[in-house]
Amino acid sequence: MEIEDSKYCGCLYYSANALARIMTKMAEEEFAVTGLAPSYAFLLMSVNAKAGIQPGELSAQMQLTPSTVTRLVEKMEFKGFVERKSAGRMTRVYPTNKSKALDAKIKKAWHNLYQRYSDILGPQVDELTTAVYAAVKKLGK
Amino acid sequence: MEIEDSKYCGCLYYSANALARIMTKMAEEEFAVTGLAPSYAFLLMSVNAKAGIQPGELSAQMQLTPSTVTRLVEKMEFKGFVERKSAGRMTRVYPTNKSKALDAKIKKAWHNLYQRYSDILGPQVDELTTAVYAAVKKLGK
DNA sequence: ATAAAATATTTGTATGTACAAACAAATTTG
DNA sequence: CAAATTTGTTTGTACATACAAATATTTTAT
Repeated sequence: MEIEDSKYCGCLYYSANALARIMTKMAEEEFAVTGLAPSYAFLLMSVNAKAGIQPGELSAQMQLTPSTVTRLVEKMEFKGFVERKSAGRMTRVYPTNKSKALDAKIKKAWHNLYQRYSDILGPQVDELTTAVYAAVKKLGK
Repeated sequence: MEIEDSKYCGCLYYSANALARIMTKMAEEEFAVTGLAPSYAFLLMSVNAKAGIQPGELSAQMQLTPSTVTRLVEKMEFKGFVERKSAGRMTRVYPTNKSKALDAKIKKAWHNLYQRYSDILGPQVDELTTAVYAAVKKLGK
């Protein structure tokens, strides 16, 4: 995939998706040492940080739809990283030892990811990240 | 999907993907009048602008992998928007009248999309888009 | 107290994208 | 010129994510 100036680079839909694809690929590479795809690693970080967290809060934290969270949790449960306990209409998600044991490695990989793209993007990286997230907040109403 | 401050908002992987999802949804809504999903609309714009364009160039313009382009073109051919002519190892993609007839409407929708997110994001929108695309270029080596 | 509305989650289904491998044609090299 | 490499495209397969609808529970209003 060669990077040359695209006729669509002035379109935020286009540019945002291009950036997301690149970042996803990079994240997949960095998280490979954990044996997990990035989304699953983020999910575990959230569950490890708050045992008994509910899908709805995971959905808000990860900004993914509830159905997507259900799918992610299902898979992690199947693989033995989390357990679900339902009570009434609520579900709570708990980490297993397997998940807790992986926590440090995940955070390390996350840090490495940051290092990697920061090295390439230079000091403006934080400004960029902030600007992108500010846009997310403005648009997401 | 409520937007509140996420614990992951300082991560570019996370923020870029969140923005991409929002923009994709918005684009889908704006391009709905054309009956096409955004990627297909962009593809047609490229084919309309350059009849006989090759998949490789589409791949570069849209910054999608060749295999993805093949899939998009296949579908547009099936729906009667483009025709493929192969010669040697090369393929050329031509617009049908159906595609040309849609061109203005697509461009209008594209413009509406820009209007919509610009209204929300304010004047910094162009700076943001430029910054995002600059990152794409730096990272995509 | 019952009916209606809101909330939390899951299921069925669809889609965009990618990777790895396959294939075919063109180019380079010995 | 034959063999090896490179180039352009397509296939097989997999996956993350989403929407709409279904389900189940809790809250509100009559």
